[in-house]
Amino acid sequence: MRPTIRDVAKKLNLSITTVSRALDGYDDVAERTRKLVIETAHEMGYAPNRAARQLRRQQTDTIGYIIPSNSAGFADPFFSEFIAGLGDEASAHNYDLLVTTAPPASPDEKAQYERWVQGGKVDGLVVNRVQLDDWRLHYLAEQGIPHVSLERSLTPLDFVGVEVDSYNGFLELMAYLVNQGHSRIAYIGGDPKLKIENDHHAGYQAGLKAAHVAPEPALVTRADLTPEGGYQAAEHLLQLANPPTAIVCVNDLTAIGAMHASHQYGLKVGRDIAIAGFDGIADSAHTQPPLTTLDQPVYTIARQLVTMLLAFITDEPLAERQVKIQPKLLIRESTGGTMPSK
Amino acid sequence: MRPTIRDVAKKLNLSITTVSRALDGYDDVAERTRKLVIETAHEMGYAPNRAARQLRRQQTDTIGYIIPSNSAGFADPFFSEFIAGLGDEASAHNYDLLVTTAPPASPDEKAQYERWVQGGKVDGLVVNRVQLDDWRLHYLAEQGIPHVSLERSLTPLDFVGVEVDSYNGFLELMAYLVNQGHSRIAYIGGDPKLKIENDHHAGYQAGLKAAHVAPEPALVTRADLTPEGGYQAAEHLLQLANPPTAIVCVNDLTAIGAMHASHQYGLKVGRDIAIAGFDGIADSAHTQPPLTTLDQPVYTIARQLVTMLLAFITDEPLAERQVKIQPKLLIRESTGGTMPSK
DNA sequence: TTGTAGGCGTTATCAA
DNA sequence: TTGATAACGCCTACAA
Repeated sequence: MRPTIRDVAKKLNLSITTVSRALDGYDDVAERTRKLVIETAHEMGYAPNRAARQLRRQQTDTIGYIIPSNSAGFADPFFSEFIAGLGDEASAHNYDLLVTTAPPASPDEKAQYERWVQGGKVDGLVVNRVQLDDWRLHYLAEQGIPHVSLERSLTPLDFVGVEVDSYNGFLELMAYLVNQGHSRIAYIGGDPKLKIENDHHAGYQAGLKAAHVAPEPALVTRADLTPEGGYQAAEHLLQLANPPTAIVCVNDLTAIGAMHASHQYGLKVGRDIAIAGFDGIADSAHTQPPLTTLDQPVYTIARQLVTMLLAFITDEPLAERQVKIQPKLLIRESTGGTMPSK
Repeated sequence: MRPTIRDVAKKLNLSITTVSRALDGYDDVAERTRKLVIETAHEMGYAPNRAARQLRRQQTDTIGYIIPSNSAGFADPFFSEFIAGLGDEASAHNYDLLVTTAPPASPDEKAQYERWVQGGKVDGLVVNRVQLDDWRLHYLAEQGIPHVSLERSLTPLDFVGVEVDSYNGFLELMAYLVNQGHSRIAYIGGDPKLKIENDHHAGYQAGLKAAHVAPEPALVTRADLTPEGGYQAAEHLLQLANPPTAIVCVNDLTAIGAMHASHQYGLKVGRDIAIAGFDGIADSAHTQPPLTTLDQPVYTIARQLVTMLLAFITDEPLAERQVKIQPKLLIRESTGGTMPSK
């Protein structure tokens, strides 16, 4: 059995109060006593029981994140980087990170959120892959539980979090492609309910408009944010009577699949066809050819989100309730880019 | 304020005992009463306070996993798949998954483990990226806290978990390469303290031996399991006076970097040089050319681990304390493979 | 500077 | 079938 504060107190012939205060760094404890307490506690391998502390203080020192996983074997490097960022920043503040997975907008997802929120398992939550009208944001606001999100929903809730300006990112990407001489530019998007899909798509459309290119519905298609999805969508595009000369993709994984399909069709990516993605995952620098992409600093964003969430939780003033980040266009060879690929 | 069990009891003019038992499904509660209780509780949005329950029951219904992250912006798809598996299986059993990150064998890692273990924050832990002599396994065994691991350490502790037979996997891979006519086969490994590095390296060596090829120290090099590391290590190999005709890599990310380097050196992967990896990450099917790899079912392994851990925690009999899994050799074009790439 | 005691919300024992 | 009550381990007013 692990020692309790009572055991430590007994051993030192002190009251549990003194032990508790000594360990928590209160200043009304004799320095000599404190030293002794800390040393003994460590010796005995004592650490305060988290459940008891939580119950007493009515807070968990834990934040939660539910991964929106659509499939079983899903594996997007975006998430490992995101989680690493959340975990690092949380533990820097002595907070823990609770994680689970649930398919977006499923009953299971709802049950998970309720379990944590109503059971008081977490002090706050991080949300991403926001949908245009996202029940989670409504629910969390309604429950009055602190939360931050990456991307906002359309509904005018009080939004606290980080936004990536992917609209302007895509605009920039499109301008670059047009400048490279492309006019038949296709788009492989994701689930139309997703906020990012909307932003990316809108940026794509705006890019066409800015270049006075008439949008062509046949060049707009959808996939599921995976390489497989990208592969199939690209296959479809390449089979068109009048195929595109460039494809922009909603994310890097999709682009990787699209590159693969292009190779299968005998096209040399970067010469016969231009392909670009979004995310800036580590792999994108090492694909063949290296992938032009809009890089977003996922790790930094995750840390930023936690910082904001913790300020929220502890009621500290928040410098900015909404942070907007510009993605960075990394031009590489997949669009015939002339800049160094590294 | 969230309602407590007391609020529910008061509303129904019942004792908290009855409410508690009704909700927990005890059979000594009148059916009519139970219905009423469940309904009312749901209506009021009541859910048992987790901290209180944990304190009382002396268990947390939570398992922990500390990601061995070596660098800040690390992002290995292995981990998102692994975490998804852990999370899915855990939540299928109504358990939660606590996650954080810490650099392997760092003081910080130690602090994290202690915080959870001694603070009673988790009922058990999942460990991976095991080192040959891993302090974590010693510590957890010593503390008597349930844990399972992917890969075992050399020290003869009572091991419960999953092992991937990567030794034989590499043996098979080597035989295949030799059969393809290769004799100058290089190896890009990882940290020599890692168990997987040892297994993979041993399999490589054994493969050479089986083919009666004298090992050449210059063809063995190390990296850090990232594409960047693989890139540099491969560069080094390709600059040798007598470069290899094939490179086997400790994992897929390394192989992706090695492919990139080969391209940069004007080599066509799959024709001028063969490259193979290990892991079977989703991307590997979509690299250019698609990557030959030893596929391990990460998601399934993760679920399996949780199943074992929970049996351990609840003291249920464990069918097998040690599960051995064979990786599957996926032959693709990066080794000039003749099998279909999909 | 230190000690006493109450209660956080549950579950579990025992009695009714 | 239901109810009163005692912990679980900790923190914190308040008293000494």
